[in-house]
Amino acid sequence: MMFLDDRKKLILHAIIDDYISTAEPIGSRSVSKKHELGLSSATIRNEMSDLEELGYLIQPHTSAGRIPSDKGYRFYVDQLMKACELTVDEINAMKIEMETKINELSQLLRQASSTMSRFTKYTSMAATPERKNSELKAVQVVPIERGSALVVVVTNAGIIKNSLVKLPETVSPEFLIRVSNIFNDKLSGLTLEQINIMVIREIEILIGSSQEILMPILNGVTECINQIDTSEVYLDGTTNILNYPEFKDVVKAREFLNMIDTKDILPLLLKNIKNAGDNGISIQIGKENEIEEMQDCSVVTANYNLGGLVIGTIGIIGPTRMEYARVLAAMKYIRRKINEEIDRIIGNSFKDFNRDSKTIKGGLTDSDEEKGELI
Amino acid sequence: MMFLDDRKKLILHAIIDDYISTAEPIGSRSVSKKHELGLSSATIRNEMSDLEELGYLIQPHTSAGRIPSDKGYRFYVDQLMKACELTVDEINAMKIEMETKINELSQLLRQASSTMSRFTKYTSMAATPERKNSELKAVQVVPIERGSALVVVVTNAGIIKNSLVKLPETVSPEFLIRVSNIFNDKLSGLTLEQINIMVIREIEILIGSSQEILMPILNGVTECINQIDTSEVYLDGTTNILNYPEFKDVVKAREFLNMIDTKDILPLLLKNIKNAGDNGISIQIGKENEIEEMQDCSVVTANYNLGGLVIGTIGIIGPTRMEYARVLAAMKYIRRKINEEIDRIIGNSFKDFNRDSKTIKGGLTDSDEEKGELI
DNA sequence: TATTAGCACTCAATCGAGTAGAGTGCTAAC
DNA sequence: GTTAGCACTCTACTCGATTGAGTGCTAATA
Repeated sequence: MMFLDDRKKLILHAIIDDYISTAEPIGSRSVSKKHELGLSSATIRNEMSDLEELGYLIQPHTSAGRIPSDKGYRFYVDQLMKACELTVDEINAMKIEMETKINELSQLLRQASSTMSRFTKYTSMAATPERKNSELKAVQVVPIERGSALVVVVTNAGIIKNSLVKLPETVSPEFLIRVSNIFNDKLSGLTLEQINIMVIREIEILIGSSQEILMPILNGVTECINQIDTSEVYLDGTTNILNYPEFKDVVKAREFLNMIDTKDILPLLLKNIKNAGDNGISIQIGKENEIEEMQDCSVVTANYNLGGLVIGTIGIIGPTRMEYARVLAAMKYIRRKINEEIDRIIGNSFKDFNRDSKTIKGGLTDSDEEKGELI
Repeated sequence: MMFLDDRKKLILHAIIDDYISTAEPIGSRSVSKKHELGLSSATIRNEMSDLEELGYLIQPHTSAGRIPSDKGYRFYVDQLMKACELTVDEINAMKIEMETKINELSQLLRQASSTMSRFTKYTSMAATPERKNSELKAVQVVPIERGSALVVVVTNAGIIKNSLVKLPETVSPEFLIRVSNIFNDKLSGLTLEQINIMVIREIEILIGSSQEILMPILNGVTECINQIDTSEVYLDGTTNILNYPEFKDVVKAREFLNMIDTKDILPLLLKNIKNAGDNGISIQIGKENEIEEMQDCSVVTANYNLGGLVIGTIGIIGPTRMEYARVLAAMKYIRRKINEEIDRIIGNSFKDFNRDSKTIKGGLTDSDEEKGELI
């Protein structure tokens, strides 16, 4: 018997809902009482016994109620749960948070992460993906004072980095501007790998072979790119998990926090995300996650892209007993908001700065788009 | 009897040392056993009773040993504890961490904070002070692409910020360079307050009254300065406290972490620091701290200045039962290292980039300086 | 007079038996 | 197929007894 009949679904649904809100094993009696199914506890008991046999429920010990298994949650997420509607107040709160002045991609991700964690009360993370193929959009050398200059690099993904370099004191600001233009001309449009000895030689000739100017600046550029390509990870709401009974034991809490704190694991996690659904959001429940330390948790992530390129990921981590519907609703909203903001910041494909940009965005594969009315 | 005789000091010292390492109330018998004082437990009992009456010790309940009071720790820190010598390995580890390429003040503070927390196993924080009097050292407007430019601001304290602004598409890069120079000339040397309507009018006239160029750039400058003046706070090792028995209760741990997480409290804390000692380091023990939520903790902080201006603070927070000697030793080293790096980064008072710069720094008031041999 | 040995007393922490209660599985009746 | 009833299981909680570390006091000692 592969499929569950309607009654089993109903009962499973009830149990998971209850367990998500109470964190206590659910017994047959409480199901028959709280949800008007017109069934006695004994009947439900039989059904629950079946559900356990089928792997959707687990009994912590013989004389306890039952709790959902990973498989149970998966079924719940895929088939049972009904979409959570955010209230107007909730949406407004998020909207305001998300629209505080943001003018760089990393700020945007950080803000999104923060909003998510505050809203869901779980731990959130955000990361710019580690990619060695950032393309330079602009390179500028800005004189600061005699003997030092600032190298500023902007990529096609809207990330801005700078690096202070020392130069010989003899270099004049005017000369620096010429140098800056040469660098900008020669490097913009290239990726880091494409900056090879040929390009450098070319610049060297144009500048006039003054090594002690060329090298510091080139180092500055390289450092900026390294900063960009080294995936930045933001965390927020790490301590939220202390509010959940699954972490009431300090040892468990410490394990979780330590794991989260070794930030190495997060890019890995975000990279590990399987095929996001058609709405760009992916859910991993318990052992579905390959990372062992995370197998007591669930992870919901969303990717953001610009022109087919994934330029960021945001995710939330919580106990497997997670309010999936709510998290999903929030994630969808935030994802949409982020896309909007990315357009605004980077403004690559100059859509007009209007509310109803969706009429223009026709080509997008975003399945949510049809829903319309974006607040 | 205001002063403690030598024997009382000895006993108090022993008790605090033991308590710092065990976190268990210390009994008379264990003192007489572990430390060869040639005294019976009964004698020690009498002395401990005296020390309690004098306020240096506290008895959690009648049939327990005693633990140090805030006053006890204070006496310990001021008079009893002997300076902790860091091992060569320890110093090397910190040295390597601190010398990873750093080229901006905020990076430096973050790195220092991280090193401190990893070394001491307590929670560390670092902050750039909130000051409305940052002085602009350079302002530059850098063209990025048609329709957008980057405003870069550098302050006298070596902080660099940038802000992306939108400009009319009609503005040419060449014109922007002219504009940039005008801004730089007119604004550098000023503090934010000094940028008044007069200065703006002056710039406006020089540019040629094109409002739609002036305003975005001015907004960009303002935003950069706001970013600078809004004290940035870095935290590190927050979860370290979970390793200490005083936080074995999740509720306590949560309280602490939540308090720490509302970052508003940290600048307040760092501002609250009383007169730092002659070595620039301050210790606040328990209730000595005015902030109520912190009165179960001790806080050790150090300030860094550049030319008399405090440009940063770094601190560590831990239980009152803190390894003061060790923390102090580490803090001294890091403080010295930071001063060194600040010189290197900002290079205002161009000391040569040499190891033995101390011979040049003669004028410094740093009382540690005499110790010499900086690794 | 300062120190120490001895002893009664205190109190948190630990242990264990007993109990309560939530929940199941099974059986028999409907 | 559903339900009522009942015996059984197992955790969590309670509560008294016990343990043991530590104190304070007193009397003996150097």
